[in-house]
Amino acid sequence: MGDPLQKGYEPHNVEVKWRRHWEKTRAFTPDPDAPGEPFSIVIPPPNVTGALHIGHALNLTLIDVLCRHARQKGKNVLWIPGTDHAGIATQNVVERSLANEGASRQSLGRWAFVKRIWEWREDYGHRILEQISAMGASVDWTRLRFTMDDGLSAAVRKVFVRLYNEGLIYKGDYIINWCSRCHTALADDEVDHKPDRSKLWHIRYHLADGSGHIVIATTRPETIPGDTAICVHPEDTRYTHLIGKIAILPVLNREIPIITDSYVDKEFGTGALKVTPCHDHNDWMLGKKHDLAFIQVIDENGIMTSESGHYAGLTKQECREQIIIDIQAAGDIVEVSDIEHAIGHCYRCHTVLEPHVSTQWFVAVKKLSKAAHDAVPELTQIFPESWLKTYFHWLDNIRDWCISRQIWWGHRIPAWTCAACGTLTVVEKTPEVCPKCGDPRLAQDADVLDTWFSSALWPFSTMGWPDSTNDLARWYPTSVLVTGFDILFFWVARMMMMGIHFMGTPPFRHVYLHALVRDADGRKMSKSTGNVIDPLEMINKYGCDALRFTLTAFAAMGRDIRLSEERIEGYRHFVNKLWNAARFVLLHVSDAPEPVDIENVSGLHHQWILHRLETVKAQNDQALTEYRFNDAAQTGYKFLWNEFCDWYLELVKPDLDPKAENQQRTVRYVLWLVLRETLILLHPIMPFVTAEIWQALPAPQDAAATDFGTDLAREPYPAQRPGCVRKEQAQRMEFVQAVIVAVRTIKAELNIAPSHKTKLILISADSVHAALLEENRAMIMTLARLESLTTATDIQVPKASASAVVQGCQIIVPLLGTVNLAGELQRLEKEFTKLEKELVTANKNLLNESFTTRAPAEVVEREQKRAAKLMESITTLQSLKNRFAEALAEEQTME
RNA sequence: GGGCAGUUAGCUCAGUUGGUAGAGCACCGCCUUCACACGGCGGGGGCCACAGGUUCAAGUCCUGUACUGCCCACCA
Repeated sequence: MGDPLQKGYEPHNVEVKWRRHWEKTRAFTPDPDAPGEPFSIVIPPPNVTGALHIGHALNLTLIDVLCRHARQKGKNVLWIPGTDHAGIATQNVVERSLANEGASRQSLGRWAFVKRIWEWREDYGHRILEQISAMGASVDWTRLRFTMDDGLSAAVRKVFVRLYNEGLIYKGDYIINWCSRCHTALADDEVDHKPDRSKLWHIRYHLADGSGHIVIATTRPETIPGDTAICVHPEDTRYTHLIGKIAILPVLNREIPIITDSYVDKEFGTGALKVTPCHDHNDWMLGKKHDLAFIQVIDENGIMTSESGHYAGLTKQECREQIIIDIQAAGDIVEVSDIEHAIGHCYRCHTVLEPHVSTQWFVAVKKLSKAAHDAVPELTQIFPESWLKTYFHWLDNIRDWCISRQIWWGHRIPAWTCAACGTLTVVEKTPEVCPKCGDPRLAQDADVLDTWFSSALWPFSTMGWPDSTNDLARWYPTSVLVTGFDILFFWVARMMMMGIHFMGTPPFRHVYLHALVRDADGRKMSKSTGNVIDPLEMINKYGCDALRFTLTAFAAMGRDIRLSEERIEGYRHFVNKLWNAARFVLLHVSDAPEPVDIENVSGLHHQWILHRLETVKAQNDQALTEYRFNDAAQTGYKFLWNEFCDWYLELVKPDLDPKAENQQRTVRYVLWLVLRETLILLHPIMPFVTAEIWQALPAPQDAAATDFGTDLAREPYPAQRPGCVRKEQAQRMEFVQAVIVAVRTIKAELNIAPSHKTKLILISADSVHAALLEENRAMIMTLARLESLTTATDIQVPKASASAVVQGCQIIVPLLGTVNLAGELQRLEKEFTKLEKELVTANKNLLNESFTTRAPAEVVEREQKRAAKLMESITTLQSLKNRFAEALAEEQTME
């Protein structure tokens, strides 16, 4: 600590140093008994096998900004980190690596395979944790959790058993989405619907009584062996005469009934639908409704079963080709057309899914969804609000949740079947014998639970539930959940249901759904497209603070972020700017400055910067409490760069001249104070660079020499100083700034080098302005780079001069040598037209009687003042123009 | 088929109760000023998608249209 600032900011060493310091001092490990309003967040747990991607980077940055800000505000902050075992995803990863060794999970066996995954997790699970740390996330590492920890696993079993006993978990036959590659069932929302080009075959089914035929349209002829009915719309007059008749299945020659249901779309295909209850979700529903036969013709490996006649043993693709040939041969293919439709893919491995009938475990979420609906927005508010409808719609149309997965990595289902009497026992602890018959031959259900089952418990299982812990008492429910909208259903809604059911309270007060990070062209980032921006690479190149600032600055509510490397590079400049501003301050403030009474400080520039600081403090705080991250970043950026650096630092330079002894005390103190508080404001967004500057900055004279003085992460948010709020003084400063800018513009437009010192004459409209300009002549002299300054209310103006008008005040820059009078006149004309245009719009309102009578008095007054000022400026400009015209005329006469 | 966003400067986007259109980057000039060239100063550039409506006043509120994107859904 206490290192001086080197010439250039080098992020890497600084980041490592502070990460170590914060970890060593347990800066982010809160004490449940400590005072302060509780503030808690649970991390959206990344997959153990995953690597940090830009989405994590955004998520972690936003959460960290909130947590660090909450700490500054004196809250007792807990941020729990952790990882998710990610069942299918992790199993797939390890299976792939096994395949490289020529092995498979089957060859290893269940026990060895699971052991292998645990080993894998030992190696790679730490990688993601290290990466979370690299983002600067102020998590409490002492409370690190993993969804398959003993504690969390116990919570999973408890929840399962309780829901089972309450009748909210049941086992049943159902048509589910089957991935024949992952070899498991998937929940409805794990299905990825992607458009696919296919053929639509129109096939003739003959009637059993020989009286004719009916033509159906299908995209899946291989399921024909599983047909158990044909269905038409009851009001479809084309088919009325066929209802109740029997049709003959092509090739297999089985008899099936022709039934009716209004589900059928008369417009699609031929209006006649073949019903295959075992291999289509809708057909399943029709089969149940009309009590049809259920014939499974495709097995879980995608192979035709013995029910499919002579197609048995073929793959479903081979069967499709063969059956078409066979039907074609019989002359019953009526038509083949192209069709584009959506088919389901596995969201993990992208294999085409097969609807499949099997016995699975379900959660009766229909019974849990109402409470989750009703808790919003009274108990839990969702931001941005545009997601409300989506959330409600999903809950209101929810279907029971299939939670069993036929994989090996995950929480085993705590259900045992007795080999002797067949009794199913669902208990938390592995039973020794069957509770019914006492037989010890018990077989545990082979399935594991959907990953999202344990994730749904995350907000309370991580705090030690089912024990009643201090953490739960202090920090449940959590303050806010920050996550991407893409897992609103997978995760957020399910946490709501479980939290309410088991804790009696929804798990969060706020839900903030942030955007997706896309590439510069708005495309989703993906490895296959090759357009990913790797956060770690960005940290390496530009520093963590630059990355964090970029993500924060672009995190406007409800909008996707289009990110490109150039933006991060751009914000690195800001980090550098801050660094150099600090170096400048440290050049002059090397030890603790003597306090001055800043509420009564003299000097317009000091009053102005202190006033601005107060405004920015309030705005920054407000923005963060409203999740307007981009506004918070923007506010800090503009203040530091455009006000503190561009103006204040330049303004104090003359004061810092050793000859200006009497000014030094005030300047040093204000410089120090403003930088200090700016560092606090920026710290949540840019923790590293601010912490490093902070420790180099002298501590207050009265501060105890403890860690609290040198670690910015422990510094409270600066209190408001109402005495420093001085709007009028700030406006005066703005007037002086406008005068300076006017002079600079004249110089620039006349191609006079900025360093060339000119004379300046200021002719004020009134004595107040005159006094103001006279009082601040030093500022104007320096920043406008003048040789001399004359202020007056009336003076003989040299004819050869450039001029401008600011709020009625004439800016006269006398010119030496040859002057392009015509060019100068043109410049004034341009300005004149601009002002006139403004006056026209102002007058349009003022001359309108309905405006003056109906608009609020203050608006009318403001408009009048504006018009008056414009008039003043226009008059002045007019006289300047006249003078130039005269001079020009003289010049021409002389020639 | 339903729902939700978006359309503002060349590009990416702000614009919080309606009250004089903003930023960053890019662009054009000038500047090796002792914190910073990852810099300074100045400048150009916009019928706020389109059409109506409400209002004294609309980028902002309402209705419709056109594109763009996303989510949900059982069209075989």
